[in-house]
Amino acid sequence: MVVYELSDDEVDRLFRALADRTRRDIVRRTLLGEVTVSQLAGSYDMSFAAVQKHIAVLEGAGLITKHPHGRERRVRGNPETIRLAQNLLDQFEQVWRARMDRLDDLLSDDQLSNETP
Amino acid sequence: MVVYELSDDEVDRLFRALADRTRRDIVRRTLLGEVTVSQLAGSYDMSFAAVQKHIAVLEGAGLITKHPHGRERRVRGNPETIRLAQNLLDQFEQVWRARMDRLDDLLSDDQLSNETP
DNA sequence: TTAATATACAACCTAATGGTTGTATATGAA
DNA sequence: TTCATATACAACCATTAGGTTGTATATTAA
Repeated sequence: MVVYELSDDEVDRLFRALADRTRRDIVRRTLLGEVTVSQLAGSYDMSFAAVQKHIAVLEGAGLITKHPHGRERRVRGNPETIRLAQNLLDQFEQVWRARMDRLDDLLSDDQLSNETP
Repeated sequence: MVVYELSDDEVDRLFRALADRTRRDIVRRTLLGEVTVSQLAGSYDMSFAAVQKHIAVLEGAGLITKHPHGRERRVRGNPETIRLAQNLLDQFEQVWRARMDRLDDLLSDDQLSNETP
């Protein structure tokens, strides 16, 4: 499976998009099923335009897509991009795990040198 | 294993902290092994104070900790918090997967109603 | 055709972010 | 003790983010 290499800018946008509770909620709702912009706007205690901006940020990060249906736009969550974010975090974990492995190796070496003086 | 419930503010801070390439690099380096504030500051093309601020943001998000050693502060990455972020993304994935499961169930029901007319 | 609805988008405001420089303080080395 | 190093932190500045209101444009319903 080929996984896209995200640029620093894209990664910035991805995590930035997730760093807002309203946007995280929109992602959850749109992963659960398609909703229109109006339905989303009606769910939050802020103006229609404010919700529109959040939707634009999420779209820019690739976390959602909009699909025209007559005069309305249906918003759909994109699980692929969530996966990309998970991969990024996995890479951090691997860095740490690699370090732990090196420490384990050092310990084994010590044991060896004790066993063969 | 008990996993801490993060507040919305904490989640905001966590993803916000990850939404900057310099900070992500600091996290990587400090997961690889302890480094001092000076060492970090020397690695980026910006002022000491700017790097200090990035370190403060990461500390506020729980992604790193500082440990005094004489006059220097050693910075250490915190894999626990990476794990918390992973859990959050997993929750998004589960929302989507739950939806897929429901769709599968619907399909099965259709098949059944075809089989028993 | 006219009215209502769904969306888009510009202009504006305030607060937060990411950077700067300058100054203060603690610790270690000579 | 004196000097150099490591860190902290305040004050400032430009840009971005998150909100607002107001206006324009499609599309559907009457």
